[in-house]
Amino acid sequence: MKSRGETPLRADAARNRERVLRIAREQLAAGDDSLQLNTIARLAGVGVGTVYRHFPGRQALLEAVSSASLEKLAERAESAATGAEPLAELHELLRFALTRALNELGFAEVLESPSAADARTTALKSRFDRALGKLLRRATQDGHVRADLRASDIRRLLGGTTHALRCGPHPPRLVKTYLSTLTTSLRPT
Amino acid sequence: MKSRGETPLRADAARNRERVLRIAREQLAAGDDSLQLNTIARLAGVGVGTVYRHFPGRQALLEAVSSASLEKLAERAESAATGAEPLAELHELLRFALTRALNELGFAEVLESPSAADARTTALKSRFDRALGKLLRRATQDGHVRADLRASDIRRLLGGTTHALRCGPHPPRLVKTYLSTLTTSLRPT
Amino acid sequence: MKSRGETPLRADAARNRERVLRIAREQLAAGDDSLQLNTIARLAGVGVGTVYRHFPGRQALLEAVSSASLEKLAERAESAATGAEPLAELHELLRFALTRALNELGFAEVLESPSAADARTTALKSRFDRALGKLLRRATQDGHVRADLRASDIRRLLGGTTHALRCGPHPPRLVKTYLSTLTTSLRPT
Amino acid sequence: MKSRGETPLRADAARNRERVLRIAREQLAAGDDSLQLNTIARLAGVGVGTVYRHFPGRQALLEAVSSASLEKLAERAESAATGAEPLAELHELLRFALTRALNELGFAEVLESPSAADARTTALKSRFDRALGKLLRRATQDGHVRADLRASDIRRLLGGTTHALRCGPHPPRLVKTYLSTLTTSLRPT
DNA sequence: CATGAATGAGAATTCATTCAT
DNA sequence: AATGAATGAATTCTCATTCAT
Repeated sequence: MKSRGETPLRADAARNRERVLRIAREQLAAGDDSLQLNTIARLAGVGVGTVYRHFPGRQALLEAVSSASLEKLAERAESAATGAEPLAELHELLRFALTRALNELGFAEVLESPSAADARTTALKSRFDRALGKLLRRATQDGHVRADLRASDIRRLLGGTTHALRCGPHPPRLVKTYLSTLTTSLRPT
Repeated sequence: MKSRGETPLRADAARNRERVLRIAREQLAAGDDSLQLNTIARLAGVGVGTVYRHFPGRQALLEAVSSASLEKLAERAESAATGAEPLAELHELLRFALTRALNELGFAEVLESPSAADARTTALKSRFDRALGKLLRRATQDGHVRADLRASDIRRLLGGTTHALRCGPHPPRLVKTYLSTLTTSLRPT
Repeated sequence: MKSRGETPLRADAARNRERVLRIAREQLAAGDDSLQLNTIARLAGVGVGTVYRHFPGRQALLEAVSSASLEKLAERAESAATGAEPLAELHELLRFALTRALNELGFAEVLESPSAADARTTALKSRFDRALGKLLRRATQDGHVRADLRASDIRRLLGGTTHALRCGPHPPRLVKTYLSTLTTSLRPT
Repeated sequence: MKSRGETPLRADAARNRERVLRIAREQLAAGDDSLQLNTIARLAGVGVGTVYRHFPGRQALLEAVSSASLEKLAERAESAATGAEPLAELHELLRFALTRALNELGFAEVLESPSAADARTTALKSRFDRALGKLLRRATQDGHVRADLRASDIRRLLGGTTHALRCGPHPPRLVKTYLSTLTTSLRPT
């Protein structure tokens, strides 16, 4: 039994894993965030057991589906953290995150959750939080952002805005408006 | 068939209705927002059918439970709409609504929803929206609030803030902070 | 809601209950003691939910199926307890119990179990134990039975004998032999 | 294909076999007699396939785990068969067997079963049966034991006693008592 | 020989809603 | 009006066994 961080999957296992992920993404794209493992297994043409082997539950699958976006977001945050204009960077980061959260059902859930099923998710969120925290501090020192908000608060407030948009019609104009309220909401009082 | 505006209930029917509502409130207070009609019927000591007669589904029951708070909120909004200082009135109204939404599971759901199962709920929300709309206009004219927000947006943003608070720990300090971001978020850009 | 010990069932409910019990008995008679509620529901032509309403689990169903025999056994024990010849009564009681346990799959399980799912089962076992205890004391005083055995031990030893017979072929002759060893086993040393 | 009586195992195969057996024993010692081959494989750090290669099923594994005890028991029986006092030897043999059966989950199952998955088990049981049969005959001739019991019956009755003890609490005193009933049960009527 | 991914039937249980009583 | 029995699809998860690598 070889021990290493990332176990390389056997070719067929990797193929199945991808199939499941693809179907899961399709389900989410179709507006169904229940992610029933049985249904997904059937649609993916694999046994239920296979799905359970790769993803021990809905949450794990959700995190796997969102991991690419989460990583992308973390990268964005890291690059933003060192940008010349903290406030502008922060706004752009929020815009990016909100867009993703709106277009990828389930992403907000992962982002706002205080816990995670998979250690990799926790790690990615930490990366994001660290970078965002740095960005926040810089923006705060510039007097642009209130000082009592932590990275986790931003994640939660993002989730809140996503929720507000999702619970009714959300034409582009409204998305823009709510995003604007979100950025405004961070100003010092 | 008698003609009536508000259906007068037979004494025993009214008693049953109240029992069901009381139990539903208890369940919500206990942190269970699933509002399973079977369970509620059992706890209330009535048949499921009786619950269904009074409330044709979870949503209807939820709205009935929240109606008192919703009415209270509408009244507050109406009184706020004519207050001397629109902005202060608005803030106080938001504080009140958020507090209720946090303490009464299900209230935010009713408040933010674009639809309703019961006509009375729709009516109450309209009352609220009309009053809040008036207040918003006044605050906007004072230059305190951005002009592109309608009453329904405020309800949705309130729901968003509630969601953000509920998805993690929310000690009083955080509630205060998030409320503050909510009020700030309405400022013109 | 009327309160009483034995709720009388609605006619159709009673019919369903009986159907389920009949099928359960058939399954047991066919040598299947798994008593899968799904299967039983299907065979009985009722919904699974109906089975669960009447019997909240395998154990409850098993006890319901065995209750008639258990009651009969308790009655026998009560009558035996006052018989003229304690030892003969005891032997006959054991013979009766063993016969039942062999012919009714599941009965031994209920009889030997230290716990019960249904209060009625507990009550019946208590009745049996009291009567058997009395009989044991009388037989002990006559010097026919060792003094360190309680009624629950007899139930367990009966279960043991049943087990020994069931785990291999058990033609009538062997049943008789093992029953004989059981009665012999109670003698003082 | 090499011809062989006892298959000599390759060193690593032997090591794997031992690992699996060790884990299986641990599981049983921990009170889990389900012996799920997947679980055992994982705990042993080998693939399921490896477990299946060595032991084609739960029963085979169980027998392998119990084989040492079974052999020990056969030896005891053989030595007992030639002892000076058949009855005393028999009692001691029963005491030994019962103790093992109680302390080693699964041993009673192997002992009482009329069939076996592995030929070695069958052989060991035959050895035991032959020796015990001899002992029984001697004890019978002495008038201490009833004549209608065969070795297989003793195995079954032992299993019964084990079952009776296992289905409830079994403090040492009770073990002693039930063992006493077992030995008593063999007396001629 | 060893591996462990895959299988997929199957088991247990729940719950929203209907409708006969 | 009230009752609560019945429904049964739906959901979650397990595990013995096979077989491709």
